[in-house]
Amino acid sequence: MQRLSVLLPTPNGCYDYLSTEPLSPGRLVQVPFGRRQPWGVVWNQKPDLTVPESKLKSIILAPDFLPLSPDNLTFISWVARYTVSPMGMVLKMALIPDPNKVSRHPLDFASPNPKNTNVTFSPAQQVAVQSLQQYGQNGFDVSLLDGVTGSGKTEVYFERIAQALQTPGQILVLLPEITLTTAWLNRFRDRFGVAPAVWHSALTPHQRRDTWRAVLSGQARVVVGARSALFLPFQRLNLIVVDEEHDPSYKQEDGILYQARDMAIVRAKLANCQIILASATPSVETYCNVQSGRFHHVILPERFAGASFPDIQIADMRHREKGPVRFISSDLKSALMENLVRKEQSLLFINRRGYAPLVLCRACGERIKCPHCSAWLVEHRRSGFLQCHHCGFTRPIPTECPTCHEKDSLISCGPGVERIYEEVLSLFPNARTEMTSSETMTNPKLFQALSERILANEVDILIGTQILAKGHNFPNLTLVGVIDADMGLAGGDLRAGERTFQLLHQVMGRAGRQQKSGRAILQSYSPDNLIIQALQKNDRSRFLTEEIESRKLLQMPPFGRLAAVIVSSKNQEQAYQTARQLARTFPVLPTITVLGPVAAPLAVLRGKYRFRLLIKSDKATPIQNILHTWLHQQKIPTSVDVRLDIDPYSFF
DNA sequence: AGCACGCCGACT
DNA sequence: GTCGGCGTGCTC
Repeated sequence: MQRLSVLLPTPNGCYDYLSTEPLSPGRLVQVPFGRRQPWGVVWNQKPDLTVPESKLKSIILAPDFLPLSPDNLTFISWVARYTVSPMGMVLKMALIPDPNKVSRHPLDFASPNPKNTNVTFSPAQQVAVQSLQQYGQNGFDVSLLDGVTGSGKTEVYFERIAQALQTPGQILVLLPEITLTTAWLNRFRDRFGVAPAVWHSALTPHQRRDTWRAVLSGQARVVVGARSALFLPFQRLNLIVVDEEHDPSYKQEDGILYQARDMAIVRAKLANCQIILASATPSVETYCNVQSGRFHHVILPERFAGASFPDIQIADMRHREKGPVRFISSDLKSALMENLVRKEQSLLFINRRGYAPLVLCRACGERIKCPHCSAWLVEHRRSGFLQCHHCGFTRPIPTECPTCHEKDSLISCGPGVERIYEEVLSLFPNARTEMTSSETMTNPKLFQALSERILANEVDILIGTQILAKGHNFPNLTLVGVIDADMGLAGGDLRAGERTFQLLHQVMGRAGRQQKSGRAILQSYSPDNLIIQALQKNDRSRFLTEEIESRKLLQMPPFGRLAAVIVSSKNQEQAYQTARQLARTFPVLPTITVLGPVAAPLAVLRGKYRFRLLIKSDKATPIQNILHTWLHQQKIPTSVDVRLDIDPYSFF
């Protein structure tokens, strides 16, 4: 009998167990734990001899799976240390329920065929492929594959995947969840003959288990997944690709808070393999790493077949015409009209679901709020409900003011997709108009069907939210109108400008993927804003230079470091007092500034009161160690939840 | 994290 | 009288 340390998916981490046979670190085991029997992993640390032998129980089961490879274990502890969260909670992301349950109809994971192609590359692509191949020879290496939409980035990294397939090892492609579509998978299948293994939140338990095991056994050669695929038990990683590396959805915002792009780089380093970050609008962080020479820069300068970025015009919304409320300016209206006459397609982009973001009472001034959050309820006229976009609360649209009970006194403020749709219908009753949002596009088939109708020229005007920013190339789409270009700039958080630039650049690119000349109109209330100006001039480097300068000046990431402390409780006083205590006890150090506590911008969320501290430090300070030591000295009431967000993206 | 136990408030 | 809220403590 011997003692083993086993990491369990609990906050406390490792527990000791007895085993009749020696089990190497990484072995999956099922153990008795209280009245449950969780799965855990034999850990690479010494057993804790202070625990008396009499307390120890025996391992129930150690099935004959391959053990998790050492770099998986290192990765788990690395992420735990970086995010200042318990190792067991990180392990939880790497495990699945019932790993040894037998599947009735096991899934097939055929190996992709690297030679299933007759693709020809442009000279620029050729150069890119060669550079990436060269950089990939020496183990760990990071490259930014930088090219506008339509420059053929995907073909280039597909080629690199094909090369990597010729040597042993696995390949991971990370995509933002929204990009992981049938269209992308079809492209992969066309290139490699079979579908890749996929990993995302919508898998069934059966698919999840089979895929997880195929990754562990090494049978799945190429895995395409959303950010959580990073924690799959790869035996030996050979290449990682992070597509749309700038996408803010790589930041996980609940549970363990981590930046999947950054963690992917760490995983590549531990696996000693190449990683390719692809983007048309690289993040400030990545661009800085390129400038400093830490990352290689592989550029695809051209669009295919002479396609060009659209001409961009700003519609100044500060001088709005008199008359009834309109959200479509006369400039945009006439552009839409011209496009209808030319029988070309137009896209109107508004990044807001529903009909109106706010409903207020004309009689008493009441603004209808969510009972659980400090947020307005959004009017969804099609479904007949008011909805909270933060917690999901809904109520039917009232006919009278809920506060003063005045009849017919409620008015809708501001635009959402539904309202723009309504306005387009009234402006162009004969146009064939379609509206899309995450609510109408509930499954990939609907999106596919819409794409086909657009390609068949059965749609004249398309109105939609972010869901339209990515995806298919529509050759007859020649006009993009952005209803509210300033929307994302409000709030003034660190990455507001960056996000707006990336999103709008991508949306406007929808109008430039064809030989016909495209056109985009940005409706803005702040046409002099730097971001709006950079967008209009299609001047990415100006935007990046200015953004990097200002971050450097303010010592913001990546030149300084940020950590947020979020304190929440159903009891407002308790939350506030805890936050005060935390701020008071934070060690005073010359390189660290503690800001707050302040009520979070969304002060109440799901019925919990929230306060925030912001910890700002220079680059060299080992902030995680300090945070860890400090937090573990605190006595926190159990009714209060304290969480750390290292490198926060959201300031809510 | 789960899951028990245990102690007080308002309802079939 | 019990049902059920959440505070406290424990799991090798």
